[in-house]
Amino acid sequence: MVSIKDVAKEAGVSATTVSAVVNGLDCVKPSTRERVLEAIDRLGYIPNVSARELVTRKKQNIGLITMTYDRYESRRHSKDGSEDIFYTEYILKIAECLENMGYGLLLENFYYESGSKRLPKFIVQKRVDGVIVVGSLYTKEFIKLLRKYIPAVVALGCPSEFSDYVRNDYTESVTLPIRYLIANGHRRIAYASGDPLTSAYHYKLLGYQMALEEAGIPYREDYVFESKYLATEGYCVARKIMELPEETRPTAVMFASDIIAAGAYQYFYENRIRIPDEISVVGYENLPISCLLCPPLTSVDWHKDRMSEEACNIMLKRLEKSGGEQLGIVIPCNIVERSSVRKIE
Amino acid sequence: MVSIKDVAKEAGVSATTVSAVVNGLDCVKPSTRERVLEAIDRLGYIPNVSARELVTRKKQNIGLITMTYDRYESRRHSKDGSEDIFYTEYILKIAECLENMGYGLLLENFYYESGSKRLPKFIVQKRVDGVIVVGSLYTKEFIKLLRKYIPAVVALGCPSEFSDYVRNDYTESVTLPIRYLIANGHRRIAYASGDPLTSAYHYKLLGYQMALEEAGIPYREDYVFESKYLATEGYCVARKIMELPEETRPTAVMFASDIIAAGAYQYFYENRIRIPDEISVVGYENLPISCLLCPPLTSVDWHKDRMSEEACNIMLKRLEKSGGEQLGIVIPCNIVERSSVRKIE
DNA sequence: CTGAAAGCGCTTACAG
DNA sequence: CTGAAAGCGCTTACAG
Repeated sequence: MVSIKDVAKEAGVSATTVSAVVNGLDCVKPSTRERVLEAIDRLGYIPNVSARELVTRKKQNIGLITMTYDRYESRRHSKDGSEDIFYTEYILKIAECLENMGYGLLLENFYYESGSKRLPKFIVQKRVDGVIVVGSLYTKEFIKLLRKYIPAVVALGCPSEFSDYVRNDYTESVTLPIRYLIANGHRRIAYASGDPLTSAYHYKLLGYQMALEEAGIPYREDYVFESKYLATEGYCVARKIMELPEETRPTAVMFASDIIAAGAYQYFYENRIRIPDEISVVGYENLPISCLLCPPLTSVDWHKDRMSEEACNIMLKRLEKSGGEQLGIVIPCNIVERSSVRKIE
Repeated sequence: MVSIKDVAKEAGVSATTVSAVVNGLDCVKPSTRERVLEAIDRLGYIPNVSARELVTRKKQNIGLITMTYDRYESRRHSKDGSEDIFYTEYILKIAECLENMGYGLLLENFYYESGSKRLPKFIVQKRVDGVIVVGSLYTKEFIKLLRKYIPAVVALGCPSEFSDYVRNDYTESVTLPIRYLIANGHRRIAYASGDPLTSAYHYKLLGYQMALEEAGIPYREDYVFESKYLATEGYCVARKIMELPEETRPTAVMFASDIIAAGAYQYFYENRIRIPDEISVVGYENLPISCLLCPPLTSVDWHKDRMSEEACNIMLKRLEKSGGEQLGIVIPCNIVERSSVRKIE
């Protein structure tokens, strides 16, 4: 193992000087800098990160916390395709951005029990300089708890009073597709609302209501269906909708996630109900599956790629300057039109 | 920041003793151990990992390398749902296992250029004790290169001469579903082979050929379709198959990945060709999407969960004992029957 | 522009 | 069973 001292000796300078050139300080005379660089190259010197971390107290690592519904049930959910699919779009992009910024990514799946003081291991052990929390399952108290231990936390995908955040406008993200359906002539529009335990639930429901109100369409409770973020629940919602009497049956449904919509597709398929001829459907999140469904599903795109990037940017800013005002950014959504909505004349 | 010295003082012992109890050495008298534990608790002492790493040279972190086709095109592919979906099933499971074993997970997406000496950053910087390489895009030379820098590498999902590995039997994984189709009365069976650049390609093709041979069905080259692991390519394969004259047209197709099959579903849907009535299809990998397709896709399950676990187990063993013989395990595949295959009487 | 020295917080022989 | 001491490989005032 070649150390800074070996390089110093080889270059005929002190460790202090080697350290200065390694860290790019500009107080080094070009000629000696050159000598040091050559010595580094000759010896194949690579700084020991642990030693550096020990003195600087920076880790050059960011933690990513993916939250899960339930510590033991997480796998069950993923079998249904929901969590895995949901997180993966963030994970790889964040890894990529962080790497470009010179940071590593530590991953931890975490189950938060309300009131518990338990924390992700990499935080307790101070292995990370900051942490990104992704998803919408976390609570205010959890974020608060986190911030007691680590100042740099950014919430990704959800509003967060107590930390920096990157999110979209949940309300608008539902108003948009409902308006779109209305513009396509639909007036009886059902809404599969997602999981009420999720912090986005109310914002999204509000978006549904607002869009209807704008258009002078009365809100009907029997058009709103609660459902977890599972395909199987979408299947049930579809059945309930089709069981409504034909004259009041919705002509379109908006699902609070593509994964729920996928379950509805199953029901429609089994019962030979053609989309969009007999019923129009709009999804949400623009998951990778949305373009694989038949017919391809029109969906609301969150721009998770961009959200991931912005989360990394904000993290970087926060790392440079802790304290100061809350940083946050709202990424606008938009509709990706595919083939699941019919225009009613 | 409370250090080991503070604890030592508080407990009236030396740092050596504190270190011993923290590390669970059994050379400490129970009564002093008790005193130390109390002091730790009172002070809220948490060992500094950097300091420990500096002296032990262990990081308690494992690196996960996800390989990508092309450094700049990775995102393009993921838009088609392939890479993201493929890796995510491993990632979260590995994170979970590693955590239970007391290790953290560092993630890096990596593009290997043949002949290049570039390595993932966390390896160069020695931030990890070992590394798991996932996917089937890596090459022998890459693994060899890796092992020069780090002894503990396990290849996950692919045969690997130069490292420990966890994989399935590629050949059998295709023989199995082809036999299944034959048992269901099919004799004209097409095969969408996946990407020839992939190291699994030949093994899988062999499996196809073997199953046919067993059944005395002649191998026909025009029933084999090369395709990248992309939905769009599956779409084309489906078209080509349906363009064959009806009397020699395959009654079933096996796709080398569910993602390719999903593209074929699109074509069949658009052309109102019912699965499995007019054509039977079998997928591969049992991706989360397979049960969301209409009709649900019969697929070959790799047991990625179990593979992930075994990869972590092997890593642990290797960390305990470097050198010695190669460790490897082959996980058997099985078919998950859903509704995409018709029985021909 | 450069270097000697102290110190970050641990672990590890070694002596007792 | 316990402790004093050295050392892991850096960075950081500070002095010159």
